[in-house]
Amino acid sequence: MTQNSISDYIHELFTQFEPALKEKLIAHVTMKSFKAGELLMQTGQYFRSTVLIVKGRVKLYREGTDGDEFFMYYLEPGDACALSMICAAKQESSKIMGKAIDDSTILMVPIALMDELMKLYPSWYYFVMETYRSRFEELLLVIDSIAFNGLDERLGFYLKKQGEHLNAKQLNLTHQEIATDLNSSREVISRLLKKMEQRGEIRLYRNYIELLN
Amino acid sequence: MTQNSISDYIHELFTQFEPALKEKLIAHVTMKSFKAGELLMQTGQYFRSTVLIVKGRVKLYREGTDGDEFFMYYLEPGDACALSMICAAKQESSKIMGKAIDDSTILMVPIALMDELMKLYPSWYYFVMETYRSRFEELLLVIDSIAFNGLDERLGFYLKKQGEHLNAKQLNLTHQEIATDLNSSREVISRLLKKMEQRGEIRLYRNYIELLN
DNA sequence: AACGGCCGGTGACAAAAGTCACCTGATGTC
DNA sequence: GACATCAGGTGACTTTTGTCACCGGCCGTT
Repeated sequence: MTQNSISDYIHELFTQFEPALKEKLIAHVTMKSFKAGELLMQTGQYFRSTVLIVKGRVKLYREGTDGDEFFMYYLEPGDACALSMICAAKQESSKIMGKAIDDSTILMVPIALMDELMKLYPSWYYFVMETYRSRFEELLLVIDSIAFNGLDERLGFYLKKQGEHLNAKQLNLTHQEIATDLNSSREVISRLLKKMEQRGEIRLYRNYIELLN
Repeated sequence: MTQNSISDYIHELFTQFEPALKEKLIAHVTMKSFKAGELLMQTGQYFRSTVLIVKGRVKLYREGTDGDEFFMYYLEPGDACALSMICAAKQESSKIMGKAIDDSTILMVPIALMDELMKLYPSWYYFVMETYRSRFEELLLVIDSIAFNGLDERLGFYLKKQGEHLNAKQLNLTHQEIATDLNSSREVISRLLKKMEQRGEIRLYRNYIELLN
C-alpha cells in the first residue's frame, strides 16, 4: 500500500462530492495516522473536528462507568464518525472509545468549516445526513440485539457483523475479545461458541473462528 | 386548554426560529391530533413529513420481531421526532412505535420543504442538528442502561426518567406497564419494586407509585 | 529445554431473571 | 349484592448468565 496524500484519499473515497467541495476539503483538512491497536478517541475527549476515516478499520465502543466496554459498530474508509460531528458541534465530551484495529488514517475537518460546507455543498449536506441516518439505524439494531435477544443470539449477530465488516470467513478473535465486546465473560462465550459449533454454524480453532453456512 | 392554531403553537414553542421561518412553516405545515393512547406511528409506516410535537407527550418504542416493545424515550412539545426526519429523508420504514400518552397534537413539515429550510434558515439547521444530537445521546444512555446494568438499576433509571418527563412524584403506572416498557415480566418488576420500597426509595400504591427523595 | 503467558475447556456453584400456578383485595358494572 | 375484571403478591421452579477454581495445550522468549 503506497502512502496516499489527502488529495488521493478524497478523490478515491468521496467521489460523490462536487469538485469545489473536494478542493475546499483538500485545502483545510488535516491528516492523522494511528497504529493498529491505538485509541483514536477516548472517554472525556473533546472534538474540535469532524472525523473522516480514510484507511483502516475502527471499532467504536461505549464505555460503562466501571471501565466496561461495549462494542457498537465499525467505521470504515469513507465513513464519517457521527459522534465526532455531534460532539464537535456542541463542544461536549462523550463516553465513547474508538480503537484502530488496522493501521488507520483519518482526516479531520475543522468544525469552523462545517456550517459553510453544509450551506454551500449539497453533497456534503447529504453526506452528513446519511451519516446520522445510518448510525442511528445501527444504534437501533444494537438496542434490538440487547433488548430482545439472549446472549446466544447476540453472539450470532456479533459474529455475522464481524464477518461482514472484515469480509472474511475466518475471524481472528479470541473468546476473551468477544466476551469483552459483548460485556460478558469468556467461559460463557466459550460454551455458546461450542454449541454453535455442534450445530454446524461455525468451526473453532485456536485464535480464530471459521464461519460456515 | 384552548384550541390553539398552528400559528399559536409555532410562536409559543419555537421562539428561536427567525420570523421568516415561522411564516414559512405556518404556511406549509399541517396539524394532526391524537387521543391519549392512540398510535402516532407504527412499524412499517412510511413518513412523508418531519414530525414536530406541539401538545401532549409521546412515548417512543422500539419493536421486536415477535411484537415485544421496548421503551426508548419521550417526545415533548417543542421536540422533533428524529426518526421521522431520518425515515422521511430516505423514504424508509422503521421498526418504531410512537404512542400518545396524553391527548396530543403534531405538526407535519413536508419533506419537500426540508432541503430549502436547511439552507435558508440557520435556526432550522441548528434545530435539526440539535435534534439529532440529543436523540443520539439519548439512545446511548439507553444502550448504557441495558448493556451495563441489571434490571434493578434499569428500573431505577426508568422511574427517574418517568418522574422527570411527567414532572410528578406520583407515577400513574401499573407494574404490568413498567414490565412491558422494560421488556420484562410483571412478577419480576413487582419484586424489584418491593425491594426499592423496603430501601425507602419509593412507596407503592394501587395504580400509582410515589417517588421519594 | 525450561519457563511463563495466553488461549481455551470444564465442573460446580451462585445470582439474576423468567415462568407458572394460584391467591388476595380493590373496583366497576349490571 | 353478585359478578367479572384488574392490580398486585407470593412460593416454587427453570433457564440463563456469571463466577470460581483449576487444568491442559500452544507458543514465544531466554
